[in-house]
Amino acid sequence: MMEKVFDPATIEQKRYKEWTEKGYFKGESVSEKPPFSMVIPPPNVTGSLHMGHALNNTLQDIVTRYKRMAGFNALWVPGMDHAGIATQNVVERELAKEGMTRDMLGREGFVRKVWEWKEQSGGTIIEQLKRLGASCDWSRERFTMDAGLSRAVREVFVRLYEEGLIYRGDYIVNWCPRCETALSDIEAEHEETKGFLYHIKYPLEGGGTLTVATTRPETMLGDTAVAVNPEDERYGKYIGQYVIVPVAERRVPVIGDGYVDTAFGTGVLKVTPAHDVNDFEIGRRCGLEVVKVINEQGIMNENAVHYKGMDRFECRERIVEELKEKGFLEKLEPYDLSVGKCYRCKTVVEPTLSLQWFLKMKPLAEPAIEAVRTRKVRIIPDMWEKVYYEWMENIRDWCISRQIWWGHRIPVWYCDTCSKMYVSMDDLSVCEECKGPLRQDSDVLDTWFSSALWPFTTLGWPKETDELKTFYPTSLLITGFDILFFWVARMIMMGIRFMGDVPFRDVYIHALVRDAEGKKMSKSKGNVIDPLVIIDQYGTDAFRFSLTMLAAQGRDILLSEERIEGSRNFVNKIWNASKLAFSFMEGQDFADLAGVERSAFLPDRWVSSRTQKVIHEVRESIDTYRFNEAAHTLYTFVWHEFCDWYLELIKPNLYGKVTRFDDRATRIVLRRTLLDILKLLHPIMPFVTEELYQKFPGQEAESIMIAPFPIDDKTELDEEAEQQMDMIMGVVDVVRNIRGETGIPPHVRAPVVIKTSEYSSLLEEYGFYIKELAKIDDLSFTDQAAPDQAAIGLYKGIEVFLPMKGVIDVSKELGRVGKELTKIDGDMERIFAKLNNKAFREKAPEDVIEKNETQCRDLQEKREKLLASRRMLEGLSGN
RNA sequence: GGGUGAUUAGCUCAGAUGGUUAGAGCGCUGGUCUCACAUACCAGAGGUCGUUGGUUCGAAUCCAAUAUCGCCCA
Repeated sequence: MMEKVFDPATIEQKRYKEWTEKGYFKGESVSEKPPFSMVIPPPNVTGSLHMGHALNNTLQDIVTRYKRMAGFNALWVPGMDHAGIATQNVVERELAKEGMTRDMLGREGFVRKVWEWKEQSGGTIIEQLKRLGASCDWSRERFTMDAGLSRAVREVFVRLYEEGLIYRGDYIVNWCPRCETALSDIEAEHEETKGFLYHIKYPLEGGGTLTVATTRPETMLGDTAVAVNPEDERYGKYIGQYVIVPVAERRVPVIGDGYVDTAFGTGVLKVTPAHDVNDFEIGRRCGLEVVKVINEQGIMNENAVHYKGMDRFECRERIVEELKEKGFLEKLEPYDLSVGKCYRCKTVVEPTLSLQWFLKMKPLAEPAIEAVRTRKVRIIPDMWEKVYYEWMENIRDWCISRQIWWGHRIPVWYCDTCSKMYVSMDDLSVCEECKGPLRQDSDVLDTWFSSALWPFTTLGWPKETDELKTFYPTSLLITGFDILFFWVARMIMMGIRFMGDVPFRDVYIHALVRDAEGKKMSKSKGNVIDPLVIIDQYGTDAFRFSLTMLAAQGRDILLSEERIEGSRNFVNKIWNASKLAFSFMEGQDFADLAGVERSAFLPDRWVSSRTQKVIHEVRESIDTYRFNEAAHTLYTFVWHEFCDWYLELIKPNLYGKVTRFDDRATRIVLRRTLLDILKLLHPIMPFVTEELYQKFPGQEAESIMIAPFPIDDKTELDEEAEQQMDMIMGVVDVVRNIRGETGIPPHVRAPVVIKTSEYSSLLEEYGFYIKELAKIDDLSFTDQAAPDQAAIGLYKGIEVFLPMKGVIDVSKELGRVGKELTKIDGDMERIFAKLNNKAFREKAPEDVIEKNETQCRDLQEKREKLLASRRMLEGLSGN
């Protein structure tokens, strides 16, 4: 006996375990079936499942399950990212609890510690993905630090170096003083911050002053020039003169450079080549000296005169005080400035001159732009293509070295004896030239460097594997837009470079799950809703369904708990509808029913026809990544057509109250329809559908996961049945409306008289069902005038009368009719305006005109009948 | 500053290529414990589709401006 309420907790883990054990998630490296493949956006090894992951992986799982059922050799490759900085930070924090630092352990010891941590605490997210129902091929789980992937990373580095695309050099990079490493440009998140524009007077050597404007006065200690625009009439004459930088007391030249914006600040720019990227460029052009004043920890260094040892922000305040005291501060004005912050720890980054490894991007970006332009890669929704182009066309070289210990060590060795440098696939220890000892570069690669290779390294590259042959390029990538540049763009570049083909055909970019204020959910903001809590509370299926319903293209998702409750109710509805259906199928041997003729029962024909349309819509919606549409179509069909109408309509037959129709044919339709529904729903809500499928009398596959996804059968389309059902439902609705609005209690059965020329035989044939659904005790037909003293309802020319004697309050009915008339008057006014418009008649397409004319006639007819009814009612009420 | 998105019922949101009487869920109102489901059933109320122009026979839908909010990039 099935429970009254579906209980997800009792079945989810069990079903998932079965699926895994049966190997349903596995992709075949060689197969006759057409391939479908996807790689997971690898979550951080330190991560735990948040709403973004939940959405992202739900969508991926929907597609994977759908494709698998639709006959594809489906592969979804899972794995994790080693997340260099984030992981190192986590482990360092752990160490700190024991009063340890990584330096105390040394590099090797620390890295060992990280691996230990990974084995023990890392990857909880994998278990959480399983709770979500993700049908990843776990036998192919990868980690970016795996031996194979590490080897691939090295190969890529060496080849790019040999091709001249990787170089080492001194440039300004974003430096995080807390993580003590360089970051790439996109790892510095810019944020509007309130600050000041300080106007500082720099004395000219020959007398007078030049006033510069800056937001960062502490960097003046590293000024090695003052620049003006040569075109600037105010200052051009000073070029070639010298100023004395206050506090630093440094004599620096006034130079001319076209970069200087005459409209910004005072039009005079202080130049600090060591701590600003533009100043660095100016410095290069003009051969300026470079003086660093801030060290790796964000502390003022020995060049900072008496500020040495002071924090950079404190220094800013103190130096302003000193300038004020000494009369160098002309003024300060409030100013909104954009401050870069480390995307891992939110510390304000310091642009700093530093020796780093870079990857030249232009040559990689060009073919990647082309691939999108020629639609070798489709980005969906296409609005993201613009964002992609924008970034790719202005791409700058990528700083790929990080000064941390956890990651892929850069495969470069230096000889300190003869200063020869080796870039090698294999570990080296001795210099070929001088036999001196070699020292490996201490930096590691940006984590995203290995992520960029993910679509082919996970399939075995650089080995030529069957997996690569079968599954590369992958079919689809589903990800959030926040990593479009970090990851998607770079994968396209690397895929083309190393595989000679794009890494995926389609990229579906989904929205971010945000909190009520539209803010990104993050731990630091404390606005996260834990998906696991939701799963425990409402079940995975309800959670997944909610996310799917909300996953409209190009819109952020604000998740509310009420919504999830609604989905839980839907899951329960399916459970109970199945429970009823199963009771109707019990004891039937469907194999014996093979020869039964197609059902003549109208609701059977109708539901079959509707099912085909739903199948078609669902397939199309998933194919075009309109997940919310698929969910919505199913929700409406299952609840409001299958449950509300179909199941109610077949009850009389299957309970034996009506024997005119072959109930075996109805049972066949019921069975097939419910089977289709469960299969259509399975990609979105895998657990309840599997549970029901297993209980299904005479199921055809051993799991719904590997059952064939429904294909719409055009021969089942039956427009006539749909139209006739529409009449029956319309009549029932009309009666219910009169009952509801005039306050006839549900238990009171009322008599109804119907007047219709066209549909009398249909409505008579199905009179029993109409009576059941509308709670009518006596249904009769007339072709005469309207019965006296009756409430009237109209549906597409069918007149429905409900005699009022004793049951209906005249004033209530009068109110109801009045309301209808008001509505009709409004509608008619609009339609009249259209039809009386000459231009409309001349220019609108024929079918539109016809439609309006029919509508107009219908409304007019309806109006007359209602008016007659009103006159009758008014007579009754004695007015 | 450049780019981009959003603005539709009290709330959260749907509304491909312009032609409906603008939909759903939740909430609300009224009525039902009816033999699958009260996590349910039946009925109902509620919107000048941000504003202003324009294109068109016809605009929530296309164009332009504007306001507010958000995101990305500098």
